[in-house]
Formats: sequence, C-alpha cells, structure tokens
Amino acid sequence: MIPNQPFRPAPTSAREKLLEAGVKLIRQQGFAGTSVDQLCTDAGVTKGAFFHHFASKEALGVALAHYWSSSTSAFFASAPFHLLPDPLDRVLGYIDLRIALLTGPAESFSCVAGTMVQESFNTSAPIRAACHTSIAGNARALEGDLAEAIARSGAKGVTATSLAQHVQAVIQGAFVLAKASGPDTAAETARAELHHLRRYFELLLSAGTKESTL
Amino acid sequence: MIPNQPFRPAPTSAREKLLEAGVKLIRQQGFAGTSVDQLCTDAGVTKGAFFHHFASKEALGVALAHYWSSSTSAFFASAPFHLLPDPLDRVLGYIDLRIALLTGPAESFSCVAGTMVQESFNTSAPIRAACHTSIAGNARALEGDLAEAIARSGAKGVTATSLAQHVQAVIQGAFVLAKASGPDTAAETARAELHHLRRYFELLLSAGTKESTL
DNA sequence: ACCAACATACCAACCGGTCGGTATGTAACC
DNA sequence: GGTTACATACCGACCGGTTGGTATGTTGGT
Repeated sequence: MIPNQPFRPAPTSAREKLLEAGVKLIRQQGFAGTSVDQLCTDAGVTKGAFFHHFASKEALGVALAHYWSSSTSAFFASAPFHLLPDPLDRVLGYIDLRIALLTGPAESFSCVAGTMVQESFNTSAPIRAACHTSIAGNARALEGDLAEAIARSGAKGVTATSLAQHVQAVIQGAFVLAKASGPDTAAETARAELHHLRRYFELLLSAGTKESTL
Repeated sequence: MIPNQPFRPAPTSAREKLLEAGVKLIRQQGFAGTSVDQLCTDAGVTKGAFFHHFASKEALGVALAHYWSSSTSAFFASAPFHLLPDPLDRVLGYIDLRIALLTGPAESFSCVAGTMVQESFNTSAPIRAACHTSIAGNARALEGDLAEAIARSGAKGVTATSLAQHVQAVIQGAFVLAKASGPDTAAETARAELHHLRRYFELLLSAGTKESTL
C-alpha cells in the first residue's frame, strides 16, 4: 500500500522496530508464516523486548494494523490532490496516486491489513476487527469527495459509502493478482486494475451523465 | 469461490480426502496456519498416508491449486448462462452466478488459490505459479464472451484479456473485504462489489456506447 | 528506591518430515 | 498353479528443530 522509506522515519524504540519488522516480514510471508523469533531478529531486539511491549503475537498483529492505518492515512491526507477544485478530479487524483505507488515487487506495495485479514479473519477476532478498521478507514477518507462527485454528476443508484468501499476492494484484488503474477509483472498487473477502476468512475461520475443502471 | 456440497462427490481415496480437507481448512485458516497433522485428522487419514501421496506440505499446496482449478472451471463451464445469445448477457450472467454463490460466512465462498497465493507468493514459487494458473484460467474462460461484447459495443481502449482479469481482481478483492467485515456481513459486502463490476460492464459495453475513456 | 525497558535462559507443545513395517494386489516365470 | 518379485496404499512411532510464551535477571534514568 505504501513504500517504506519516504515518509516513515527510522524507528528508535524496540516497539517501533518490531512494528517496522512486522510490516516488512508479514508483507513477504504473511502473519502465520512469520515467527516471533524472526520478528525479533529482523528488528534487532530480543524476545524479552517483544513480550515486554506485546502481550502475545496476536497483540502485535492488532497493534500492527493500527500502526499501518495511522501511517497510510497520514500519507494520503497530506497528498496534494486534495487541493483540486473538482471532486471527481480529487477521486481520480487519489487513484492516480495509488497507481504511482505501484512499482517493484508485490511485497513493496501490498497492504499489511489485507494480507493479515486473509489468513486471520477466522482465527483471531481482534486482528480481523483491527484490519477491518484499517481498510474501512481508508474508504471513509474518500466518502466526502465521492458524495460531492455523485451529486454533481447526478448519478443514480450508487452511494458514496459503497463506491468508497469498491475502491478498496479493487485495490485489494489488484494486490492478490499482482502477487499471483510473479515479481516481474506484479506492478503492471496491479496498475491495470486501478485503470479499470478509474474508467468506471469516469463513466459513472462524469458531469452530464444523467443515466445510471438498474 | 464455490460451495462444497453440490457438485463435488464425497471423496473416497486418502488423496481426495486430504485435498477436500485442504479446501476446508485453508479457507478457514490459510496455508501456513494449517498443519499437516490437522489436515490428516480432518481427512481421517494418517500422516503416513499424507506423505505417501504428497512429497511435502508444499506439494499438497500445488496439488490443491490444481484440484481447485479443475473443480471450479468444470462448475462454471456447465452453467446455463453460456446459452444466452448476447455476449454481454453471458458476461453479466457469469457475474450474476458469482453473486448468487455469495452466501454465508467468507470461508464458504472464498477462493483457495487467492488465499494461498497471498501468503505463499514469496516463499514458494511452485505454489505461486499453481495459484496463478488457477486464477488466470478462470479469467481465460471469460475472454471469448468479452471480446465479442467489446466488438459489438464498439468500446475503445479496453482488451478482453484485461477486462477478464479485472473480473477476477474484483472477485478477489470482494473476498478480502468480506473477510474483513466479519461473518455476519461477509456475503452482502462481497455482493456489493460484484454489483459495481456489473455496472461497470453495463456502462462500458452496452450496445450503442461508442465513446470510451480518456 | 523504583520502575520501565530491555536481555538471557529456558520450557513444553507442536512442527514438517522420516522410517520400518504391514496388507493387498498383480504380473511373470517355471 | 505355485512361487518369487515387485508395486501400491497405508500405518503410527519417532526425530530434531522451531514455536509462542515465561521466569528471572540487569541496566539506566529519575
């Protein structure tokens, strides 16, 4: 979902180092596939430090979802597309920014919350809830612009909430297909999906479109 | 992706029992979260039988992706929407069938290949490749109808291959959001995403639409 | 003196995988 | 048709290593 370097400062405390290690390793191997020892080694801390800051591995998962949520929402909140006057342009600006972030192998742009919830939704209610909050939060940030764009276009039969959720669904689906397609084609595979999403919004929300669907 | 009961006969050999256990358990807990012992217990066979039929846990993962692929493609190939005269109706018929399958908790309709590839894309090249084949196969089955529908509508700027892939992306993304939303709202969450996909295709491929995007 | 922030050492349970063995064919040779 | 030779399908005890988690320090700031 977000590249590591540009906007997350190097972590200093053991807790932050463990969360950063979690982002990296869980993106690569998933939650169940990553051990506490591995997290500690990668973070350069000991097991004592881990269980000082987190009551369990599950607790790290929950904290990681929140950490991820904060990082991503802060990043997108500060993006310049919010200054565009037209609400549809702001929505498309968000999508274009997401497209621009899609480079390199899948583990460098995929979503920690989406990865975790895939494996853990049925085995850990706290992790599932935290990941849901993270993804729903990303969606909520788009609702305002989408509501404006819907009103301006006169599109019928769609709600801002549902459209915002669809953005997240396409993004998550793009990550799955990107992972499946292999490291060399991951980014372009994902980009193609977001271009379809963009086209959907242009067709649906361009000013003057009065008609809609059943 | 597919309900278990209606069209998969009760397995008889140990190998089939293990594959069926794999479908069930990996949907619920993911690949790394499911142990060989668990698979054996659920299948009602011993560990000796497991390693007689599969060289490793990874080998079961690969076999499972192929097994899943065969089951699903046979199911969709036999669906009645193929008889519709209009290609766009056949595409929408496929989506409607997918929507109809979305009931109950996420583990009853989600995709084994999508779940596996999320965790394993970076740790097991054979599993990644097998899952890619499975998902890409589902997409390829749609390409013919989509190509016809594109030609008939005159839509510009899209290819059948890319649109077929987008269908799979939205489906996979719908599964992720369904899992995140919790067992009570999983199905309706997923259905909303497929309705957006349907609307996109109606806007893009309805006969008489000459214009396209950007 | 106290307490948060770590480090070290350790544990029982579980992990994927191995191994020697058994029961049941089945095909070929004489 | 009887014996040998080999294949398939499966069993379950066992192995070394890893797992998440704990118990007990040690250290440095206030």
